[in-house]
Amino acid sequence: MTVRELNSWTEIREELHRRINDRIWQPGETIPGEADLAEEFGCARTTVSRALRALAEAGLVTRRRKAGTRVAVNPPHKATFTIPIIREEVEARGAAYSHSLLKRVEAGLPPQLHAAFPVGEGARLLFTETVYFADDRPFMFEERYTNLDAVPEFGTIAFDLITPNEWLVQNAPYTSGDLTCYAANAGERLSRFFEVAQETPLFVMERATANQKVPITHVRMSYQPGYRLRTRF
Amino acid sequence: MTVRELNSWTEIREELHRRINDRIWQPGETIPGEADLAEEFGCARTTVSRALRALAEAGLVTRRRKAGTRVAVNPPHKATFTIPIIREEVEARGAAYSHSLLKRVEAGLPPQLHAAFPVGEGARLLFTETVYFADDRPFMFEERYTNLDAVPEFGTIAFDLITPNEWLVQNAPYTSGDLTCYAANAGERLSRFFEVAQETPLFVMERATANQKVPITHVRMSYQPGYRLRTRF
DNA sequence: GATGAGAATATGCATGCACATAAAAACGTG
DNA sequence: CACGTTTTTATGTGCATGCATATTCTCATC
Repeated sequence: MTVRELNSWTEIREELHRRINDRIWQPGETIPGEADLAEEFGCARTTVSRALRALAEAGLVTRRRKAGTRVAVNPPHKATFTIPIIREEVEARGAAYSHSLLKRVEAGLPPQLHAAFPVGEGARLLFTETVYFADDRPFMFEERYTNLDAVPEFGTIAFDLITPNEWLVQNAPYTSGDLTCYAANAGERLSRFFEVAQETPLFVMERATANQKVPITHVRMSYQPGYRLRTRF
Repeated sequence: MTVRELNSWTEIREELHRRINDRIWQPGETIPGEADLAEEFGCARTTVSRALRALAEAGLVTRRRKAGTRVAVNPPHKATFTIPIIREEVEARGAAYSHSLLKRVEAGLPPQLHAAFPVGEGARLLFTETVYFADDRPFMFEERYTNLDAVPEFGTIAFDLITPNEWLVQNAPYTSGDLTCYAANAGERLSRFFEVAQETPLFVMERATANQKVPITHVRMSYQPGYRLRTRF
């Protein structure tokens, strides 16, 4: 067998990927060490390492010092969703995008959000309610609590041209967050917005962000009936 | 100012991350070149490169040859969900896991799935219906079409000890897939399973997998009322 | 002034080497 | 045999260097 020399790390990654996929190396099995593979492929150990690291990041193999590299027992059960940017999403559907601020008031945090959005007792919060339209039909309904102690300037913005979300994205960096998806009935309020029955199921996303443990904002986004969040992997 | 020498790529990554976060480098702005940063930090260019690559993978910066590295205009609107493994999820809640195969029949593909699961006209498909229990209460309801032309052996399995999902995970590698989440009402059938009203909103995930363009399986998973899919980032 | 060839340059990739680190394996001691 | 300690070893990381490649920039030419 002619061993074509594989010297680019992507080629090596592909070859290793193939071997895993074709069950040449069984799940759970330890694969040859970096040095062995480097010798086989006729390249430097660093290059093999690069390929293995990529596979490890993709979740196809697990690596441990001394123990070696082994094929992951179950393929990567991960999926990366691109959190949709409403404006882009609406325009991608060929619809005209617009938004409207319905409410803007300093308010306390509802008790049920304390766990997801741990602001202190005396925190100043701005509550905003925004509807996003696609061709004048409601597309998404957003209820947001924003920590004015963390982003004071947020309280001074008009939100007629820019949305609360866009302002925060551009002005309030965050280091960590939390995203939850679930299904809920439209209920009394949203059923009127979307002009559907109260029992209509809606796809809801809740997102909390924080900058170095300082809570920034918590938002609940209720999407129009029939909305689907989709990703390829 | 004492410039502490940062010589581990993680430290450099953190420092760069901080500068981006603190708006020392504005979004859209080009940051100093690798060589300059290497000199500043007193390390090799490779090490800076490693840190920058990590940031680029995280979506915080975008890099182009010659053009240089610049701070991403909008922070990474990505979230990685770990696709739950039912057994683990149930056991993590301290409940007893079990499952039951309800149905197993060769069947044609419903027309509405043709787009999501492009098997040819004469493909042999096995339809399976499985309920997963947490402490004897239904936790998830699974309807699955599996391409027997791609995984013939699948047709010979009993699925009393192992679930269709687990068997496929262990025996049918895939290279690409598609995941969709949405909300749906329980409807007539599922309302009886979950012992709730037909109008109860359920969280539903649909997943299609393929191995090198060969469709493997399509599955619809309807979760128990109140289920939430959650991720940190 | 427009245009295209070529130079300049920043990032990307590969290599060889040295050392750090974690974890398994071997060993020694009670 | 049970235990803690040392050795071994595979991966992890850092560095210096050279070349590859994609763009941008410059400049000569028309």
